[in-house]
This record gives sequence, structure tokens and C-alpha cells, in this order.
Amino acid sequence: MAHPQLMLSNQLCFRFYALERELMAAYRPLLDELGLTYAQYITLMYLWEHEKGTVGELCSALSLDTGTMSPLLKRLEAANLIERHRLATDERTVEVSLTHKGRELELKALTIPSHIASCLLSSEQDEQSRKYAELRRMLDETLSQLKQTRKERDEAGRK
Amino acid sequence: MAHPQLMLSNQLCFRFYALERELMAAYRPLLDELGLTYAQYITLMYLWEHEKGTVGELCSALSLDTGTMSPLLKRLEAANLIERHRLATDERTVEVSLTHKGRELELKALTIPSHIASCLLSSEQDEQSRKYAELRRMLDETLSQLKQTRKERDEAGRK
DNA sequence: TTCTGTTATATTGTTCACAATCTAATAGTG
DNA sequence: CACTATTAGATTGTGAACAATATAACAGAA
Repeated sequence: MAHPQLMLSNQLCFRFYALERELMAAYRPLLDELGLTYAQYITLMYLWEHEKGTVGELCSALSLDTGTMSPLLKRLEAANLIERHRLATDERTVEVSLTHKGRELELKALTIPSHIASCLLSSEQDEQSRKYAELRRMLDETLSQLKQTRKERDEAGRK
Repeated sequence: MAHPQLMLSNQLCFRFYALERELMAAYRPLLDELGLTYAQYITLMYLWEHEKGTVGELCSALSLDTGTMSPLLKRLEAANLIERHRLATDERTVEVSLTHKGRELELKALTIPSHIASCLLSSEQDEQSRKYAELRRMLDETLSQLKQTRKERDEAGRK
């Protein structure tokens, strides 16, 4: 028999992993309409809030490294949503800013959070509990809620 | 000014996203020693528990699609950790089973969960609260705890 | 100023992750 | 039995994600 600490069902971490992908799956159809991926979406979110920022600031704010950010920005630039310019004061630094089109996209994104919230909110909730047991329950609940919502919307969209 | 529902700091989902990657970063050095990725690790975890399974069962248990699983299994097979055989009773179905080497690897993996747990457990914890506020606090706490642990171990490993 | 080290970003190579498509095998229907 | 639909996996193509490396610009010390 398997060692209990190595059983999938006992893995808190697997719950995070599965939940994260399920969440991305919830975003995908919404972001598809804007032609964005989630990583691109949060990159723009930073820029909508701060108007502009260096590559390093973006990497740090989103906890991504340059190997992820550089090509991502290249694609956003190719989509004409951002511009990149090296600073005159320090030619190593690249400053990223929104184009008009990139700024406009914020308006189309405004409804996304409430759509996602509707996938995350379950209809019932109850008592409190011990820290990790509660967190684990929350994650399970959230994950199954997400899956349920996706299934429903999938079936609704099919007919 | 930015719309509040589109600010990164207000995004529950961004917390999941950041936390998941931070968690993977915690696993990476441990799994590197076994020559595994996280996806490969949980695939083996399924097999350690069930001894064998079809590609479809693995996809379903791990919530991954065949486009991810097929090449992943091919790499595990190349590493001589698993074998793949089509079933005689249904030639469409591929059954995956552990090799001796794959079975042995479980012993080396036994200590991983407690290592990860030590990254996840913070030294203090307090009161309860409303559902999402509490979950959000938990995620923040877990994320910063993970980051702190990684920083410490990074610095410790550097000297 | 020149040399050295550091910093900011970009590139390369591997693996995930998933949509879309493909192939082969099975099941179901007339 | 023949035809069609379904199912199980594999493949292709795109975009993350990250380690490792490369490149160029800046900073500090001799």
C-alpha cells in the first residue's frame, strides 16, 4: 500500500495546483474575447494601474522572471497594446507603456472580475474550524464549485 | 485612476496564481534531486498508490489532458521509470505501470512532503474571520511564508 | 581612464498546459 | 454485416514558466 504522505488525496499542494489550473480555465473564455492570456491580462492590469513601468518592475510585481516577461511583452507589443522604450537616463532599462488601444482594453476587461466571482462563490457556507483543515476545505469547495460552474456553462453553451 | 476591481492587489485569483508558482519553486530543488518535475512527481504518486492505470485514468485523476500527459509519459518511459502497453482487450487503451526503478523512487520521495510542510507552516496563527477575508489572509500568509523560507534557504545555500 | 563587477534585459532550451486535430479501434444501428 | 458515431491516445502549434547563459550599459576602484 502507498505511503499516506505520498497519496494524492492527502496533498495540500496538489489542491493548489489543481485549483490554479481550474481558475485559469475559468478565465480563458473571458480573456479569449479580449485576445489575452492570463499572464498578459495581469501585465496589463499592472499598467492600467500604474500607467507605465520598467520590465524589472513588472517582473517583480508579478513574480515572473525576464525569461517569461520578455517574450510576453514582445507579443503584447506585436498586438499593439504596449510600447517599449529604453530610458535615456539608463540605456539598460526598458520602460513599458500602454498604447491607446491598450488603455481602451481596460473598459472591455471591467466585467471580468464579477464573472470570475460568480464562478468562485458557492451558494452555501458554514462554520469555522482549525486553520489548515479549514483552508483545505475551502480549497476543495472552491475547486469543486469551479468545476461545477464550468460543467454547467459548458453544457449550456453546447445547446 | 485604475478601477478597483482591476487592481492586482484586489485579485484573489492573482494570489492563487502567485502562490501556486511559489509552491512549485519550493518543490523544484527537492524534485531536482530525483530528476523529476512536479507533474511527473504527481503522475508517479498516482502510480505508487494504484500500481498502474490507463492514460485516461491518469488524465482524469490529475486533471490534465492527453496533450500534456502523452509527452510527459513518454519522458518518464525514456527515464525508465514507467512502461506503456496497449491492452489486449481494447487496443485503444494504454496501460501505464511502474518499472522497478520507478517503484524504488518512492523511497527517495518519502521525505519530500515534510520538507514542503516545513516551508508552508508559519510560526504563528490567530483568530478566525469571514470566509473570503480569511482565505485571502491565509493565502497571503502562505505566500509570504514560502517566499521567506525560500529566501532564507537561498542565502544559506549560497555561503 | 581602464579594469572589474554588477545590473537590466534578452535569448536559448526544456517542460508544462491546452486547444485543435488526427488516427486507430471499438460500439451501436439499421 | 456495413456504416456511422464515439472513444482512447497521440500529435501539432502557441504560450507560459524558468534555469542558464549572453549582451550591453552602468558603477566603482585602482
